[in-house]
Amino acid sequence: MTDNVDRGKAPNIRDVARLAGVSHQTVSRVLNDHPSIRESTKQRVLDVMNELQYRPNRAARALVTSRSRTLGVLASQRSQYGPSSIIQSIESAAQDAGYLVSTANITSTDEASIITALDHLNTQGIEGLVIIAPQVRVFRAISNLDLRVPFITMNTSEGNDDHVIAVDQVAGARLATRHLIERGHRNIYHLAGPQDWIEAEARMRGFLEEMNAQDVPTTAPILGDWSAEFGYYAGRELMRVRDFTAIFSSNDQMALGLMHAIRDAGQDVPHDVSIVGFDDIPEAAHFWPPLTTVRQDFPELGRRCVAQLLGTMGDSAAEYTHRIQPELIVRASTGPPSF
Amino acid sequence: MTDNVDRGKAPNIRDVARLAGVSHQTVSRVLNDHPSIRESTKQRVLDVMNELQYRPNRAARALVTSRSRTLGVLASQRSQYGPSSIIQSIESAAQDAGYLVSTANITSTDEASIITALDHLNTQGIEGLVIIAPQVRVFRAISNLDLRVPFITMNTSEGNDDHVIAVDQVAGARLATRHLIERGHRNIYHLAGPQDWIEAEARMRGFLEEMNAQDVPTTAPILGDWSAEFGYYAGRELMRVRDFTAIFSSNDQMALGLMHAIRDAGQDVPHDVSIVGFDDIPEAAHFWPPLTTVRQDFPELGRRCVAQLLGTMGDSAAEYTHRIQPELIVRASTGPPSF
DNA sequence: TGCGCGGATGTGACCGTGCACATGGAGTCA
DNA sequence: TGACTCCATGTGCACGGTCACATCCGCGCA
Repeated sequence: MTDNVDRGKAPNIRDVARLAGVSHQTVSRVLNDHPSIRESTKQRVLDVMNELQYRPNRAARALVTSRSRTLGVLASQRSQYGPSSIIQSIESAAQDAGYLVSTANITSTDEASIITALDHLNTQGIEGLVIIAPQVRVFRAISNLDLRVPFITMNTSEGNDDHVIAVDQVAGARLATRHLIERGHRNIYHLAGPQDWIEAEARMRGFLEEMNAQDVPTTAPILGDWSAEFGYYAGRELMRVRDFTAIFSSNDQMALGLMHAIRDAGQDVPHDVSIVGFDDIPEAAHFWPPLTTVRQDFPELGRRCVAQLLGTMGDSAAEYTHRIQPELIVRASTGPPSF
Repeated sequence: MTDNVDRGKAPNIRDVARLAGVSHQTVSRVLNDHPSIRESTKQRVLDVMNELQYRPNRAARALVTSRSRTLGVLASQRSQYGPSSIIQSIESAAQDAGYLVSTANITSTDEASIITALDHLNTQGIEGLVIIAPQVRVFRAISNLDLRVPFITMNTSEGNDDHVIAVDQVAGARLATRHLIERGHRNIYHLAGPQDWIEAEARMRGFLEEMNAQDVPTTAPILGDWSAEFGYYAGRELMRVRDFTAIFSSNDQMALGLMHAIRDAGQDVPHDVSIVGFDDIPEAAHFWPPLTTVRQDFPELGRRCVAQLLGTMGDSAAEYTHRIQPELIVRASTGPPSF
């Protein structure tokens, strides 16, 4: 009775042990699902835990095991739909696996900012890292910092490392491009993402590959920054020339900006210009006109990242994760060219 | 020389102490900026730390101080622009203050899901909580769980607690509504957010207050779910009646859906119907037509949340934070009614 | 000259958990 | 019946910091 006083402190493993009439080590075994614990003992301990509202102290655990059970996410532009969806699913997958997620944002793209962010994650003692950021630069920073944790990115094809991968961006870009070609377009521009994002690079490559495969002459892609704002200004420039009938944009936001600019120039989508986006953000179906785009399964992407990382870290069997195939969603922003 | 061997373990405070020729406690004092440390000693310790690439062990610190230096964020729909912007700024503000952020998402809106999420945060030993979720339900769950941490929300006006606040949603909604009335509209609908989001409730109240203040008769608001999809279907229903000339939507996504539905019905925005949104997401300027909306400073919101929380927790002077005033951004989606 | 004081530093305990090892008892088998 | 094995549990220490307290030293002052 008087034993069970609330001392204003959270109960610990020994409090539980005392009340259950066992040693603290037995309680620890119950916590860690040790096999050789008698069922009756286990139950008694669990009951006491429940009664005391006992929670294991994460810090003490991390201290003694020297494992933080924390995953790091290096993100940039994370208020955008793609990154934030991925982060969300990473977080819930990590949580299910008993891991914590710590994210760091890089604001500017210079090396210093990347180092600061990595440094922050390093301080947390992360055990794995997911990178959702301009990866080329980040890779460079990582090798300079000799970060010793396994990391992973959405890298599609840089064959030089096994820090594996997920959505087949090249295939997605080819789907989008083929769609335009099949509709009869021959003068197609590509509005790409920032060149040091590997996704952007992969989509650009997919575009060029498909154009070549179908013997359609290409023009140099325009390098954008993912924003609708950029799409708008790029579109204004393009409309001065008008030597094209279709544009494949590397994401939906830039596609939105493009359509805005095209309409401002008194032209119609898809009658005068067809537009394809990439990502299929939830708003894309309600753009005017509704946007033809390539859907990626972001949540699945996040889940696989975590699975892959935990696999690398030896927590579970590192099952080979196949590449996720994106899907073309045809809506009203694409049609045949008008000659 | 042989002393400085890399044992494959991270250096600790005693390693630093040995190399610097001081006691571990002196090293600890340097870490914590203790005043009575001789400058020369401090510098010597810092040099050794640098040489050894020493990083304090967060777990050990948390264990002994029983402070996790972790803030919790309870989020839902965090892939949306508003929530994700806020989270991002919370995270960077927290990081600056030496805090870590742990977020938990509630997927469904039932109480069990909320409890699971709070439980997860509780396990992290969070010292403060920011709530970006359907707050009415969450409040209920919190009081049931008797969570002992200070928490904060974007609550505008529930006078019953001091868990303070930031953006003046009511004022923003009044700005939007007044704009429509001033343009000559008298038959205005309001497409609201989910009723248990306090932001939604506040915007709805602002709408009603302004309508009453200007003696314009009101109709019952429509309760939505923030999505463009919902806006579209709501718009389709509304277009069957057409007893209005303007709609104030509680966020930009639903406004996008509305405009889609209005065009589908062969009508024009703003000629037949004027639309105002809320949030000013980056895409809103490129909607067709560009959307008149109410801009909120999300990053500032996140920063103030953290400042307020840390203040409550006694880390810094709890300076009274004034309410942030939103701003009306007039674009092409609003005009005078056509009779 | 002796005493007090405060600045600079050291000593040992402690936080809550997991690990290595010890212990004890029941069952097996020669 | 004694040695061995295996299961269930206990004992003590380590992890890397911080805290309370002790110590040492130089200086000012009566």
